[in-house]
Amino acid sequence: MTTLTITPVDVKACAPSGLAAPIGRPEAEQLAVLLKAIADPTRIQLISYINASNNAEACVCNLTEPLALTQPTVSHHLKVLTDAGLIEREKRGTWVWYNVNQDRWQQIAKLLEI
Amino acid sequence: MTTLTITPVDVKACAPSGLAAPIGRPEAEQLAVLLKAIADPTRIQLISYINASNNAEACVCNLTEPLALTQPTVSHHLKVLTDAGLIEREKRGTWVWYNVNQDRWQQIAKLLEI
DNA sequence: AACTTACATAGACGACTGTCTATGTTTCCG
DNA sequence: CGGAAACATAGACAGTCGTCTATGTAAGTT
Repeated sequence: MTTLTITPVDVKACAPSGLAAPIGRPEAEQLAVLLKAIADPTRIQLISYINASNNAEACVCNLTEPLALTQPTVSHHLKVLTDAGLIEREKRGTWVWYNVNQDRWQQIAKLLEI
Repeated sequence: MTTLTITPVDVKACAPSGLAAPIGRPEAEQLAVLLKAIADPTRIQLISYINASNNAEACVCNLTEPLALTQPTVSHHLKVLTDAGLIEREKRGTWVWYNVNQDRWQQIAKLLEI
């Protein structure tokens, strides 16, 4: 296995003028990777649940039950979000806590303003 | 064929408190439909090219060449964006002109701010 | 009316994605 | 040390998606 991971996309670099100026293919692909990570109902719910938790952080075991999904499925989605830099992972003992990377969301929101 | 089309998703209705409060499954699915429409490199480029055109509008024949895609493929993507309410279609003679629905993008950008 | 141009629709096909079960890894505790 | 708890990884499978070719439709032109 090759652990190809992954300098998360630099949001600003891939569309310095937002969506108002022509965007090249590589930049568009990077942006799409980021937006694809958000564009899933389960992951949208995950984000909202993490944000709504105490201290705006949650561990996997707190997320499986409200979403009615298996633990591996939740772990998979959290990995997608982590690889995209949209959430952050912190291991404390046996638990792993996830919290939302607010800056990243601000950058993306800014970009979509056109 | 059933022309099931499509009251575009009401952005504000599906996440009135943004991503800071728990989002239910149906709302998350509606949001995902919207974001999936954006989360494709070709469609991101299309949006940027339309915005960068004269009067911020473009017809299909102006978009196939810079994207190096066939006309049906471009038409397909424009349909996806139109169904999501992200661009608007106006037929003038033989040409069809597309322009970006700025309000929609503002709403979505606002929503992602968390 | 016939032809051309601009666009849409239909159908096919390979690639990707979301979910599951099964299993591995790490950490804590008795 | 041995067991349990929390999480990750691997592999499988059905469904979705992006692209193409082929064809249909509508509007303008001669």
